Amino acid sequence: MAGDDLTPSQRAAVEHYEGPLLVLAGPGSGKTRVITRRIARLVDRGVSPWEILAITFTNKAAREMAERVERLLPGRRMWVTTFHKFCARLLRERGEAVGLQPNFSIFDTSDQQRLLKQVLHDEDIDATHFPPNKIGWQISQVKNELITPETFKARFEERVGNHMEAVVARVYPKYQQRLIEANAVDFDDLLVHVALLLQEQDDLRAEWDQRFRYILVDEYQDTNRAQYQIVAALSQINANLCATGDPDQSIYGWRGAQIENILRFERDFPSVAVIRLEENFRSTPEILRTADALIAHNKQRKVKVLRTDNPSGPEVELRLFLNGREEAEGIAADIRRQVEDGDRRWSDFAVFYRVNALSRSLETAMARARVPYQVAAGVAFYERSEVKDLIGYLRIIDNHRDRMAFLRVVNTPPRGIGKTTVDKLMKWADSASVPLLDAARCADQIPGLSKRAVTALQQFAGLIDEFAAKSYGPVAETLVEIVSRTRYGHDAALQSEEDLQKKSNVDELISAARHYDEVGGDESSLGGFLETASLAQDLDGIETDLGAVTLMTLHAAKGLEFPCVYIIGVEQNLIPHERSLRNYEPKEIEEERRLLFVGITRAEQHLVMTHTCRRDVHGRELSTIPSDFLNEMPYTNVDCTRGSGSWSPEEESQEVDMDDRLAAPSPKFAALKSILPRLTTGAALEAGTTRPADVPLGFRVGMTVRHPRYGLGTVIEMSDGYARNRTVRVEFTDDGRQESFIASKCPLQPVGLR
DNA sequence: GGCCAGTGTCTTTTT
DNA sequence: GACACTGGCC
Repeated sequence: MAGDDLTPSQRAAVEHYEGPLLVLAGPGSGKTRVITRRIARLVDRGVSPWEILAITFTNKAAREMAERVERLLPGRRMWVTTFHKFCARLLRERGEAVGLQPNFSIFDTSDQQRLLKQVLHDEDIDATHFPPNKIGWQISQVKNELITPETFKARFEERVGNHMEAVVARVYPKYQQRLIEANAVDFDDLLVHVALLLQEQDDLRAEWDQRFRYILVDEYQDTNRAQYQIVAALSQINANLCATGDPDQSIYGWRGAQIENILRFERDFPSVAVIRLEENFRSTPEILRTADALIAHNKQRKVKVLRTDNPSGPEVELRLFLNGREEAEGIAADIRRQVEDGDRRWSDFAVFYRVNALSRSLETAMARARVPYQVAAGVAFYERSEVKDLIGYLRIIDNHRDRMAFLRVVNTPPRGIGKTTVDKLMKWADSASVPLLDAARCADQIPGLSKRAVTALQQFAGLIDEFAAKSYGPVAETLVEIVSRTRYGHDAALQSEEDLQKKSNVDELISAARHYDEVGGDESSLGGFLETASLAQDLDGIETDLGAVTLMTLHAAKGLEFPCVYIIGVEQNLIPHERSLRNYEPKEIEEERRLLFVGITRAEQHLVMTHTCRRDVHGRELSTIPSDFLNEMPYTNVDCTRGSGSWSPEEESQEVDMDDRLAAPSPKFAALKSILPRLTTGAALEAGTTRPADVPLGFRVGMTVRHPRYGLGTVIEMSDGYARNRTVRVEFTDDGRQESFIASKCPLQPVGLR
């Protein structure tokens, strides 16, 4: 089966049969290929596909790997999934041992924080002094170390810790108890419950160990303790664990990943075969030289050589711009020019940044330059409030005990169940140890509630019961039913722009459900859909051959590759991030260096890093300092601060309104910036529903504009004020109606002269 | 109970 | 700048 197109070390990895295997794979060394080929080879040798478990880090990687396996082994079903999904499956099967029903809910970060806030309140702990997000962070760290509430408490009592630990010791057990009462888990629990189950129940461990005889774990350097425990526990009887990874690409230390897992691997499985894949098939020698020089500055690493036979390409460049706006426009123009020259396609390009906040300027610039783009980030689809509301309904229907879902939808849309009522309800329900929905059902027994509140609560409970009774069909139907019985269906007439946007999100959710129903077939269920929704990742919607430029964080870029890569904001406090600089922690700086290394090594042919003289930080524009990392690698300097850059000069002269941009930022500048009409989203682009907008700098009275709903019109008035307050009044040609819009949020587009 | 406006707080990366 | 929360008002 193994062809002749493999290098000797690749071949060795593919041919490795039984026993533990560690593949240390440098960037672009054909790792995914090796994994898929090895799977095919195993099956070739008579291993049943269902005995193979392949675990990846992202849904996207899982999907791609499944596709590649499918190509090699048509029709064979095997487990290719992410850690979190895998654990969710196991818990649905066997979660009763930790007190979970199969229909448990998965709480996201905001559910987690709201729940923590309640616990803090119950415990009489001041939430301003101990903010829920910090507590949540602490609990997450502790969970990743597989420390249970009991252990933590015991440990804390042994040796008195600080205030924070004292609070965590009190809050963590209550929080955990609340989760179980709600038949729910948080993200960490998915891993922790499974790891502990395997630790405590040997028969179960043995059963699953036998079930998954061959386990392959990708991106092994990013596993945390819980994940390590899980794969190790499943590799006792059948120690056919194959881990692939690259310590130099470990970028998730901040969420508990331990590079040491690779060292521990060799200790725990002394018979391990170690194979290094060092030849790079992805990048030019120029790019590799830069990457190699950078990563060589890390002290804690296993030295690895990066070599390639690829032909030489253009020099790695570092471009300097005046500010973030010029940086973004320069890149947009640069990309547009290359595509227009016929050298490149849109999808050849990716732009990476350290923090999501930097995507805004890029989106603006891309839209203005009419460069099609897709973004992996920001307010992900499932984070939109209207989507979360509907998901909330589905959750409470599927799991009556889901406390956070109940609280989210009980008064959405408003049905006269306010804070006072909910507080009384919670108090009563908690003292009676009854789920909120059950309490609502018998609200008439709760003392102190007004007649109206009782009716409203009981009606709400009845509504949910009705939905639940009908929820066994396709998920999309359930959703449609919910939409039509709640606000989302009713105010279809005369809506604001925001409502229209919401409506389209609702429609998108319904089509996602429909898609799920179709693909899942008989196996689809409400719970399954919810799981998919809960474990969705920003990267999920990204298609690399979509015909669009891809924008994403450096973290999201892991595992991907693009012919041309831009990495923006290579500045001190950004890369390395200020938080890693605050306390002098070499470990953290090294992780930042690895992050940049990951970004650099995504590039196949051309790499451009950029930095600026001044940059908006938290709203204020400040002078910047070039990243320390820039002293550690070779590249060619390009100064783009005087129009000498790669974008056309006309681009600049068109921006009459911006002639003050060289001066200190003025209120006018801020205002113009903040009234930009809404940008095309990646999702919309992908769906083909919108074309990248020609986004103007601002509206002027007398300007002709087009509105997707009302057609052509003229701007007749603009309010004073900045930012959100600013509105535009438009008279529409069609019927003479006048409408006001929030300038920053409406889809008005200027017509005619640019 | 619901809505608005004003204020205060916090800003990394993700499942 | 964005968002959560509060307080005041209807």
